[in-house]
This record gives sequence, C-alpha cells and structure tokens, in this order.
Amino acid sequence: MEIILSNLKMQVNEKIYVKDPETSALGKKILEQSILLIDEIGFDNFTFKKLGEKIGSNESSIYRYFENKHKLLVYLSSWYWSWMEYKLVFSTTNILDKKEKLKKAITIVTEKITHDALADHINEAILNKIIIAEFTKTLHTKEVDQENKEGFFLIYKRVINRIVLIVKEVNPEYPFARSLVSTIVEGSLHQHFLTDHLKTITDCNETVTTTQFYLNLAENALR
Amino acid sequence: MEIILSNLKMQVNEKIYVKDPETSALGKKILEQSILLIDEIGFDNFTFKKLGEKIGSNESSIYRYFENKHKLLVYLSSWYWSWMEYKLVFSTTNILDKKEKLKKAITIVTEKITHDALADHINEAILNKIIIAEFTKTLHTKEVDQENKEGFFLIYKRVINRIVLIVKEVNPEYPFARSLVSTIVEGSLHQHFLTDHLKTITDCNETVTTTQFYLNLAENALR
DNA sequence: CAAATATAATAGTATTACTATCAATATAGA
DNA sequence: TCTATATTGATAGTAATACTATTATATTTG
Repeated sequence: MEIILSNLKMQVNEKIYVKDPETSALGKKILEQSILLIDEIGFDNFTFKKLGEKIGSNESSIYRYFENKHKLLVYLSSWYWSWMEYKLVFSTTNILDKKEKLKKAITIVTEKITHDALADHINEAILNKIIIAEFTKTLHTKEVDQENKEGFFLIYKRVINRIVLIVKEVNPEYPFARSLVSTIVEGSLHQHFLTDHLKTITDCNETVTTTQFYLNLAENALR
Repeated sequence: MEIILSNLKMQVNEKIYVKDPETSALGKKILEQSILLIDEIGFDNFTFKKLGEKIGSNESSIYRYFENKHKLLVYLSSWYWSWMEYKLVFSTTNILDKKEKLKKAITIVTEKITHDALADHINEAILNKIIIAEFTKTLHTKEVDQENKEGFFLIYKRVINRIVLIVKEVNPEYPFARSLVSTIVEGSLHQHFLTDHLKTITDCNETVTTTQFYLNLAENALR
C-alpha cells in the first residue's frame, strides 16, 4: 500500500483552491504546517497571518492558494477522505466473503489513525485528529447547499456510498443502508471526540474501541 | 404538559451568563430574537451588533447578559436540552413496559420539533433547527475541557445518561449503552441535517423518519 | 422623592479577513 | 545566457468583528 499511495496524488475538487497547493514547495508547506497549526491552536483561532508567521511566508502569499481558511479546511478534509477511499478500496477489493469485507470497511473508517505516514508533507495521524475535532465545521455553514452543488463534499459522499454498496451485499433487505453508514462514519468521529473530551457519555476507550462498538452495531442491524 | 412546562423555568448553569436573561424584558428579547437571527443568517454570520439592531438595543447592552456569542449559543443549547429533559421525564415516567419506555425516549429525542410552543419567548421549532445546524459548535472548541469542568454540558450529558438507564433496564448485558445513546442523540441531529442538505447519504425523509431508523437500530442492538 | 439599577449612546482598541500595489526573486524558454 | 514570465514577499490599507470604557438617561424600588 505504501508504494502505491506515495505515488498517488489525492484528488481534490479544483473549485476548492485558487492555486493547486500540490504544485509548489510553498503550497506543500501550507498544507503541512496548517495541519500542525490547526491541531495546536484549533481551527477557530487559526488565521492565515499566524500560518504565514509559522512558515516564514507572507499572509498574502497564502491567499494566492486559498480564498479563506474555510476552503483550506475543506481541502484538508477532501484530502483526508480521498486518502480514506484509497485505503478502503485497497483493503477490501480482494475480500470475497461479504461480511468480512464489511467488517474490514468499518474497521478502516472507524479506527483512530496513529502512525500512517505515506505522503511526506502530510501527517495523517494529526490530520485524523483535525478531522475528529473540526470536520463537522466544513458542513455546518449557511453555504452548505451551494458548496455541495459545486462538489466540495463529493469524495466524502463517495466513501459513504462505497460502504453502502457493501452493506447492501450483506443484506439487500435492510432499508436504512445509507443512514446506517453515515451514522457509522460521522458517529465514529464523534465517539473519538467523546473519548477525548466527554468520557461519561461513551463506552469507547483504549480497551473497548470505537471500532468494536460499530462492528457490533452493524452486525446486529443487518442480522 | 403545557401547563407544567409554561410555569417551569429551564435550568441553565449560572456560569454561562453574566446576567440571567430570564430576569428582564431585554434578556427575554435577546433569547427570542437571537434564535430567529441565528436561524436566519447562521451562527457564523451572527454578531451582537446585528442582534442589537434587530431588537432596537445597543450592542453593549447585550454584552451585559452574555460575554460572547459562543456563550449565548451554549445557553440556548442548555435551554434546549433542559426542555428535552422535561419532555423525556414527563413522557416516560408512567410507562411500565421497559421496551415501550425506551421507544418513547428515543422518539422524544430523535423527532423533529414542528410546533411546540410552551415558553412564550422561545420558539422551540426554530430552536430545534438551530440545534440541528449549530449544536456541534458548542462542543468543538479548544476550551471544551475547561467548559466541561465548569458544567456547561451537564444537562446534555444528563439527558443521555437518563436514556442510558432505560437502555440498561431493557438489556443489562449490552456493553455499549452510553455509546449507543450518544450515537442516537447526536446522530439524529446529523440525520436531520443530511435530510435537509445531503440527501444522497441518508434514507431519512418525510416518509421514512429519523425516528424509525433509530428505533430499528436500537431494537436490533439490544436484542 | 432619592437611590439604585438598567439601558443607551458614543467612542475607542486590537484583531480579523481580506485586497491592492509594487518590488524582489526564482524559473523556464528562446 | 538573456529575457520574459510567474511566484513570492513586503507594505499598506479597508471594513468588519469582538470587544471595553465612559457617561448620560431612563426606569424601578424602597
């Protein structure tokens, strides 16, 4: 997987950026360091000025890549879900047993990422932390319908619909495949968040994992 | 229920506000009109200046009730979950059958609110819309641990833990009661959001409801 | 009626979220 | 290698945001 992924460029909708950050050293630096800075101070306190200082670049240079910080977060999220899609496709294609295939898929999307490091300038473990803490903000805006039309969330939706297909293979009669999968994908981010911050309303921790909870939930739902 | 609730003051942690908005006409106007304005323009575009203009009051007067707009959103959320707790307790106390009790509880927390109007200055249907669109933002901040310590999310957690108790009555062996309930409560807000904005990744709509999906999910999980 | 309290009006600061302009530098092509 | 072009950096500036402080004016209460 490492060989394949390190040669692949994650696909991100062109409308998200002004200039493709993967095409220059500065662009890659923006991606790399914005992940670290958002993780450090949180997306709400994150500004292009602070990022400029961190990378020794001017604020105005960053604006040449992204219109605003929201679009940067949408970009990072798209990158993340594109990466997730590769992991998903790669790990499930050769599994013949349908139930095993679904198990693998659920494991991939619900696991906490701890040490993957396939693209040199993107730290996937920290990006996963950002997705857990901030992904919801990419959707919860007044512009969501417009941005959805423009395809900003295509990859995210495609990841979900790929798993929906696997669910339908396991149980074609189950009437809530899409809601089940979107609940698992979004819910697992939420459970990770609760494990980190509101432990009294989750059972997930180091020993009982989010993955176990959702494997159990899906298995019971599709029986 | 109407008589009881209209005489009850929802409990909200004192640390959330500077001055209790329920104690004055201006305070109530702030609550009433902030709900309408946040629904109209979205929380990100909402400012105390705009709210001041809307209610014919000065920005500085609003700051005497709430330190900032984040605390106002936390207040509105607490009010909402406090109201939800009353509905929950009131509707489930006299149900003896455990499964029926759980069904009722899940129905209460997953239903879309369309016409309740119990507190004269708070429009619960619009508040429910705000909770669907914006509640996640009260939790996803860098200050979440500090604010959790100060009790900002107590009522929300209490609502979840009340339902957890009912789940445990239905099936004491089930090992994921807290995660199941937090998934249902948060997930149903998410499914409502998807129904409104990303229809391709949900099965919930006017005919197949979010409530039906979660009733089915919980029933299968606890079998 | 006086005292206390609440609200309004005004002004001011620091930060944010940009945009515009121009100079410096790197790069790529002829 | 020279030159044109693209890229980045530096500076400046604007409008809006997120407040704080002060003082004046109502309003309530004792």
